[in-house]
Amino acid sequence: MVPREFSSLIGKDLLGTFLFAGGFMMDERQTVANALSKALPDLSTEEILNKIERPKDEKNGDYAFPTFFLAKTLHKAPQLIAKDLVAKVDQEGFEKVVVAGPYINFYLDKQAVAATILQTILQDPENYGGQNIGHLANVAIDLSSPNIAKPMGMGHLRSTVIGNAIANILAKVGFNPIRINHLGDWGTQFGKLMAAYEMWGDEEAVKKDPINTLQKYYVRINTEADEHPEYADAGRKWFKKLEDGDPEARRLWKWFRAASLSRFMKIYQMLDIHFDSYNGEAFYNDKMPEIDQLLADKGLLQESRGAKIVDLSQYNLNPALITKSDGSSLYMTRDLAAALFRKRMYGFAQALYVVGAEQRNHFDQLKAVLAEMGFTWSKQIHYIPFGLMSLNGKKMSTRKGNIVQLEDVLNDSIKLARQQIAEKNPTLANADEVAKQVGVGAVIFHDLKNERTNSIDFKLADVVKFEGETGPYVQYAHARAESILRKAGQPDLKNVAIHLNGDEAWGIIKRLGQFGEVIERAAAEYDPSLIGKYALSLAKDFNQYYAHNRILVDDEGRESRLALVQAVSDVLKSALALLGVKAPDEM
RNA sequence: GGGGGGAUAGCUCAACUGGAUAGAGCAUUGGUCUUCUAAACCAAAGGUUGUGGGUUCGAUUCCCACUCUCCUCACCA
Repeated sequence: MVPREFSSLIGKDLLGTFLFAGGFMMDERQTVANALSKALPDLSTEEILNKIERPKDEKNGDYAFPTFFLAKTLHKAPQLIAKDLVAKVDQEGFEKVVVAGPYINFYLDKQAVAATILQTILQDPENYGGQNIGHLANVAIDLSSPNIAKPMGMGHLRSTVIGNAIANILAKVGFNPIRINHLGDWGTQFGKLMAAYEMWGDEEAVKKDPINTLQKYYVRINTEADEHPEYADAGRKWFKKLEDGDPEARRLWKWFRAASLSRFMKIYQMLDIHFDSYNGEAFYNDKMPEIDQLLADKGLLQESRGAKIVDLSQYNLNPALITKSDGSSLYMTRDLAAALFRKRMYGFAQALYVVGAEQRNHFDQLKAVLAEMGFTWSKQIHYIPFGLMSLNGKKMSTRKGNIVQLEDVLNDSIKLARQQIAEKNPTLANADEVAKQVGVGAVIFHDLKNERTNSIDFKLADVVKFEGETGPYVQYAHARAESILRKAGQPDLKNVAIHLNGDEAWGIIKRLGQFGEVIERAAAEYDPSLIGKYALSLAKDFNQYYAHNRILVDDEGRESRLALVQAVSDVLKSALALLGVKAPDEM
């Protein structure tokens, strides 16, 4: 069966591949459905499955079946239906099945479920929660995409870490992600920068500190352009020269690009994020004439106010501007060329664009134009917007200098992590490396824990917080687990018989069992925050268990508890890895 | 004005896609380290889910209207 929500969220092309392929809790849900279907012969298993829910409150069991919807057809009160029904339900394999008002509550066999889940994790921790529904199909992901000659701000962090996490998640369910850094190394803004350099440029200063110096020029020409309209013209002229292959323009372009990129690489190194392609906008410069030709052949191009446009009124969209009145290209033109190139190059099953929500209109247009061109694969393109990052309630803007540099935030966070280690764990061996993992992890996690489309007002104190619902909280739970395993001598737990008594561990067991479902949903909805929330919940479950149970005591439950600890450690590490966050063994 | 998001505890956010008493973190108040890392745990307090209608056995969730707010509406990306 394909859950309803998935069908609306993924392209129809993939619908067939997104099937539930297992995971223990899904099997348990199926078991519940089977038990019910004997008592409800008139309903299909699928109908029953859709009604089964997980109670919020643990005291109501592990699964529940509400009977309200049967009241009409059976002409009976729900409470009565539940009472009659439970007598007919096959209770084999459950701890108990009981009536609670209009609900039938199912309690799983804790011993058996715990043994299955823990053993599965310990046998193959790397692959736990993963599956192969992607069949290694390529997924092109457009992410990060900073602009050359501008510092990378917190806004770009979002695209970078969200895109990277989605890539990781898709890989986990069997797709082959291709990370493409579509550098902003082209366009009129670039012409403006060259015009500014021509007027005020100091070669030595640029060489010394390329990004900040170039940014100064860029800000200056933009602020002064109001009084000097000729600056904007100069910028357009320089861009035209660049597009026409003027040697000086090319020289400047190469120089600015290389200098900026080397600076960006420093940040990507800190984040430990790697790309399969750095083909930016410039790369598509020689691929645009084909787009122009294809559009002309289809009779889609129209003249309007001296520019060439594609009319999209039948899509209820504004016209897409393809060529400016001075003959130079636009963002749209390049994105069309890029889409076609990526389809040919990678034969993608999906192409994702992790770009801010303010560009929704652009991507609607892009898909519409591709559809008009007759490319049926335009349906495989998924725009993945994320909420705006503002500063003091206002939109961040390089031109207005209203920006927070990512590098500064990362460094602040690492510094703070280093201080905390000095206080709390002064004998830690590789303190600098761990500080980096914790500091960077906090920043990444902060950006990923909430729903993608929420807008965020930047507050440093929130980003570098290490307590409560944060990356370091999850890392800490993992480090505690590892610490116990270290003290126990890293025992081999692959084949231990599991005997966990008491209900203390049951919450953890259930959570561990849900990992696969959560990954699957995160993949279908392109939503890393589901993984973040899951990691927090599991870390919290474990911290509670840790506070109330001694693990390293010599009794018959010791090995089982250690197996539990090992499984928690493995899954926490795995969940963090999906988000691009490191899990140090000590901190 | 057109199009698209959003509004839930003082703050930042959840809520299994229509179910049982709307939950966490931060902040506040109090408690827990001679025992596996206190970046932790336990407890108290905190709510007319923006407003008004509607559908339903049942609505934070779906529909309509309104208020407020953010983004966006051709030669930027």
